[in-house]
Amino acid sequence: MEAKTCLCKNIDPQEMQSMQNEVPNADTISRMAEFFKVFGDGTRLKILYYLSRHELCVADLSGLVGMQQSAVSHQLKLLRLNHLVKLRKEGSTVYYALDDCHVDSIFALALLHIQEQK
Amino acid sequence: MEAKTCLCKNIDPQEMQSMQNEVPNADTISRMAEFFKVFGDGTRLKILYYLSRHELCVADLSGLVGMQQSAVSHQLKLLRLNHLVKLRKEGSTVYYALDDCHVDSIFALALLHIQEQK
DNA sequence: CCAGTATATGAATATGTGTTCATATATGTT
DNA sequence: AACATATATGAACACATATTCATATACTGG
Repeated sequence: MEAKTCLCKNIDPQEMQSMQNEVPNADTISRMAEFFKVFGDGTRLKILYYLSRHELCVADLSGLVGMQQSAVSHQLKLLRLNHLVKLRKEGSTVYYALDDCHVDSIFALALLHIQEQK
Repeated sequence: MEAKTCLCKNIDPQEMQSMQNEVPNADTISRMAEFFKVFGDGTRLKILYYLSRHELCVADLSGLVGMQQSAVSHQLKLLRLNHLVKLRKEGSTVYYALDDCHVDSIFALALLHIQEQK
């Protein structure tokens, strides 16, 4: 992962081609960006944190994150569309739970980064 | 804002309290969200990918990601403010390189997630 | 000095996003 | 049946953000 010297403007066309060949394709890049965007919001981070501790219904999540039920519902839908949470209905109550086992490691990496600054 | 009606039917109140005590504080949550936001854009992802391969000047990055020099400059500033890239000046040329050793593992986690979805 | 090159920056704009409000749907209770 | 509860949803708004354009700054070579 050691960076070579920049060949600025005189870059070897083969090297340029090699990098461009190996860059993730547009669809992959787009899906990766979407994935990270999901984590780029405090409300969703809190929801994911609480769900990493416990399966929870919408009302309780609303109370825990301090946001209106509607806001939480909207965010839960987004999380569900991105395959990060799943739901289970029990009567009129809907319980949400994590649907991705990597959430903890992703949180850990982010914490590592922000702790290394300053 | 308290949950009015659903008083944690399945969760004992101690666990509820424990979760609220252990949730990352507002500043940490905010910084984590900022961190993920940086990765939530295709142009920045491509820049980070190329920099993980080579130290590169702005002009070459601009060519590689297919974006105007100005756009790349703006994004590089954002990446620098978030301690993800560092710069080295040589005459009028500015070379950028990664400044965070976790970028590869973060990319790997994201790829893992999107590959697990069908 | 001047002209050319490399990068940075501010303003403008267009697009995206998070929240709230009001309301709809679905289930439960009497 | 009516009414309450739990959640979902659409519209509207305010705010953030990515890009482009025009221009500024900084360095290089003649």
